[in-house]
Amino acid sequence: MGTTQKRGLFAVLHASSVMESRVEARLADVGLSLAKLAALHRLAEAGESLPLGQLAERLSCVKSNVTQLVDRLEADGLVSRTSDPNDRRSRLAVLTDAGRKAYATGSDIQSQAERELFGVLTPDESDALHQLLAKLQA
Amino acid sequence: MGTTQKRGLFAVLHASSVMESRVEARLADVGLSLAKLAALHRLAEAGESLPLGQLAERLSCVKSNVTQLVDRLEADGLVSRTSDPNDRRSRLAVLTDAGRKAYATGSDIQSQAERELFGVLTPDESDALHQLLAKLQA
DNA sequence: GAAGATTGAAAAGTCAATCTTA
DNA sequence: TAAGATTGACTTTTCAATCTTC
Repeated sequence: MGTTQKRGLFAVLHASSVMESRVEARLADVGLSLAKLAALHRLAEAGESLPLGQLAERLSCVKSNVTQLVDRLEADGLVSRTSDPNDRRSRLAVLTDAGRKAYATGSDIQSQAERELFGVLTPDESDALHQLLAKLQA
Repeated sequence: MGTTQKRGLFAVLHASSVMESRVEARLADVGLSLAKLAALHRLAEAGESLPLGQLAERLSCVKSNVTQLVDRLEADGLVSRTSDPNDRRSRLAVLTDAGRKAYATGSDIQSQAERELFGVLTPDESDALHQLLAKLQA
């Protein structure tokens, strides 16, 4: 009985935070975070560039969040901002070469971490978990 | 198939964030957050006061975090800082009357939200969920 | 005026460095 | 020197207000 026994809401919140921390720690080794990796993922998926508003929508977050996230990615040299020829109000976030490389690396790290984390579950257990989580958000 | 289907890590992270947002929204109606409520909970549990370092340990977070959290709670009038008679290096966070009231209110809101969230699961499903989450953190 | 982006302020968290007391 | 707390810098997120362009 050495481990902390959590119930209800905190069981979910705590488990989630533990798993997130593990992945973040591995990503930090290459200067990435889940937030940065998600942005790189959306850009790669969209064919290397997106208007910031579109990026915000696909990341399910607010526009001001993306402004600052892209600031940090730009400082890291993984993304650059260019103007949209079609609409002068709009700014495009575009992947750099370093950004493409970082995305490949980060993506591998994430998959690897995910396999390690979920490897302890049988396929049936994994299915059951997803079913239960889906039910909780109904 | 209208809902976004998530797998692996993101299923857990997303479910957790959805549940957290729901509780945070209810707590915000009375000027609380989960972080603030957790601190009030630890203080009430400990008999109304704790050194900041102890509070940090019981909240599983870093001391500088508690310094700032107590700053905000103090600004809200829910906690006040007093000096520790035993050790002049130490500062005690102590619940105010308003703090005790806020804890009671917040605690009710949290229990209520938790019942709503987990009410969709049968006792067996709830047990299964906890078992699976425990396994993921092994 | 509405849409796109940015800025400023705040909450929540981390780390590294610092200051006071033991 | 160690321990307790704070401060400053940074990440991530949100909201409200602003600025430019449509």
